[in-house]
Amino acid sequence: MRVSKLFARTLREDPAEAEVPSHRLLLRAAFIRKVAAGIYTSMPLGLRTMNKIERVVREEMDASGAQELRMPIVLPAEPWKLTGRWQAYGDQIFRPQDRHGRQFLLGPTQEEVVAPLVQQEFPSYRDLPVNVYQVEWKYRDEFRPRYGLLRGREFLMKDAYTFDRDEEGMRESYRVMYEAYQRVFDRLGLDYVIVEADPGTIGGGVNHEFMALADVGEDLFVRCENGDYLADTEAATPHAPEPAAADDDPQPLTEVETPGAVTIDLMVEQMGVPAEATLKCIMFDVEGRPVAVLVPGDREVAEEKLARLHFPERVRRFEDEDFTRTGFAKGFVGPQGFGPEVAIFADHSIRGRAHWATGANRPDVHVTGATVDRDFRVDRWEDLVQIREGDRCPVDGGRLEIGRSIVVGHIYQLGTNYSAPLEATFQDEDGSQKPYVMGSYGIGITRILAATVEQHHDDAGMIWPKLLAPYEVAVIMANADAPAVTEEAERIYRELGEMRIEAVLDDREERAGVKFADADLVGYPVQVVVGSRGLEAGTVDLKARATGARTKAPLAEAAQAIAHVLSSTL
RNA sequence: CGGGACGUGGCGCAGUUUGGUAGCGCGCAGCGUUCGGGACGCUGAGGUCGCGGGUUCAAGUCCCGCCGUCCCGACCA
Repeated sequence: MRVSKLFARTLREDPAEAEVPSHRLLLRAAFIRKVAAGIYTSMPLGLRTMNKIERVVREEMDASGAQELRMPIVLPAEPWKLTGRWQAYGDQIFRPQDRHGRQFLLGPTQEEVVAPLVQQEFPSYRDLPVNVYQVEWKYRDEFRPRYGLLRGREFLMKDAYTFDRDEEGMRESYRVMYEAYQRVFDRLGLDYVIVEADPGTIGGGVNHEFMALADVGEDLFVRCENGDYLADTEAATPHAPEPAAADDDPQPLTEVETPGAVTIDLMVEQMGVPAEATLKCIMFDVEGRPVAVLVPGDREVAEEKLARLHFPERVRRFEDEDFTRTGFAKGFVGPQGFGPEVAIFADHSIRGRAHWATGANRPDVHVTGATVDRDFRVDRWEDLVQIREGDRCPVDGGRLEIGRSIVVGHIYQLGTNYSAPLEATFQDEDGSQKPYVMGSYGIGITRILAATVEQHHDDAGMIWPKLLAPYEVAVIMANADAPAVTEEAERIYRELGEMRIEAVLDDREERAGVKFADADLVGYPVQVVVGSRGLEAGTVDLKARATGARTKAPLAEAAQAIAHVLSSTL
């Protein structure tokens, strides 16, 4: 490709809308252009790189036995109502209507399409297992699209689905995909970790996230200092403390006047107890039923964990009108005397202390000495706190540290969560109809594009690994007006083409500095400078973008030297 | 959706406080000089100042409404 013809105008200045490096550089280098918030055009350079990411993903999917197909994007609503996601996704899905007013949605993933499809084609246990995938635009009307390609409303995703006869088969399919994912991310050159994760609105059990490490990452994960535990902060479970015995130091339940003490901080101030000795009792509404969650006062409730326990029912925190309607004393709620209409969930850490300071269920009054079983009951003990830096590792008690990352892959063991409500069943050996045992596997292609830039850039621009670079080599005419320069640069460019090395020829009537700056910005792995200065000495100059290493090569053997430098770069 | 900010040639911005002929840099076009790390001179094209209403002799500037974009929070590949 001749740069003079390339449909790409680089920007000299940073676009005002871009904050993070990947967004800024992808815009400046003309890889993408914005159409609307979170929606982008893939420009020729960006599309080439995206295609290369897809190629790696397809190769590993095909090698693991998955078969590519393509499902529609515009989907009828009915199956989504059966699985509960029509409601569960809420405002997150785009919901177009056809001319008759029928409800459709733009696919955020496609379990609801693929399960009935497999049932139609592969109705027998003899047909299983089967693994199908596609690479397709996905649509989620994010509350806040952000950071360019890192969180768009339209994004390219590889989604795969496995169908097995039983749990054991699903676990095997899952293992195969897990390993395929490792190969994909290894080949793409990403620095990543694999963590246990929260399943979110897809629902299901065991699942893992593949997280590319990045300072701008929106996803937090925890890692044990001893290296034996990794988890998404949304799913991480801290080590539970040893239960404390109330008998050792009996305390009566005592009421204390605490006017206006509606927060933990004010309780601490007025009652003289440390925050970790206060019991936070947070009220939630689960489709009309009240649920109380107990955590120590110095901890926060992990609402996503609570939501997961109730999926697909919707969980929301009490609002003012809920308090008014139900009569609970906002700011002074305690679990004592709750009737059976309130489900009481407690975090495991509540066992670590015998007596608690908490609300008395009357305005301006708290209690001390509240004791589990004696003064209040707990219906379910669960992991319900948000993890934080310094918590103990559930495996060996080591210190947990928090890191930032971008989720680029997520795999799920869905079981029958989708096939059962969709009545997607196969006939088993004994003649009975059973729901498929499913797995679901996503890779964010556009997000990988951005995550790779986050991990591979410097002040001058992007630094592409050669596997993903839009072109591997930039041949730069340093003085475009010298006929000898033009002639030699054209020759080298032609020879590279014959050697099947992807190159651009910067034949623009620009000063050399502009071409160097653009080559650095776009991030071609190897730059070749052909100029009159070198021609006098019979050489061209090579520069490896990643290391900055410069070498000279004899003019006659330039193409071979380029191939050599290229082969030694990542 | 809640909180904050911003919408002025393709891009980055000033002008809005105090209403009075729409400006600057980059980019773009032409000519000339220059030419191995984002050159310089001259000339020029390009703007319904986000949209709609209102106030006023007069609105980019003041008032009301709407739309869009970005940033901070709750969701996700």
